Amino acid sequence: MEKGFFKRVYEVVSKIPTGKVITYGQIAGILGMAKGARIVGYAMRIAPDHLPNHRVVNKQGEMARENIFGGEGIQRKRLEKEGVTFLETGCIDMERHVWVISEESF
DNA sequence: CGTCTGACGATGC
DNA sequence: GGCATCGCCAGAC
Repeated sequence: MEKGFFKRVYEVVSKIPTGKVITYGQIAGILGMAKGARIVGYAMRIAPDHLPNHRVVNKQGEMARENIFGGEGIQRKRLEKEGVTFLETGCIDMERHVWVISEESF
């Protein structure tokens, strides 16, 4: 699957530690495309199943359409299982769980 | 090579 | 806080 960009996106996603989340914009920034959040989103849309794509959320800490993962609340359920906490608003507690990349060796 | 498309983001109302 | 618009750029066709 030599999708160039997409492949790199998948690389980053696969490195997300359990209990952490990352935003599309962050991934884009890591890959050198600060404005490429949409590309990342598109990449996730066709992402292979084996990726922990449920750890990729938008900047508001909200998850993508819940039915994308095969059912309503599936993504949230999986995240909670990994120790991710949610706010009263139903959004992920980004301040606590946003993944800060230690090294940009991509 | 032209167009359309988006799991986004920032801005403005 | 919710909704509309614009910008953004790699793929698919």
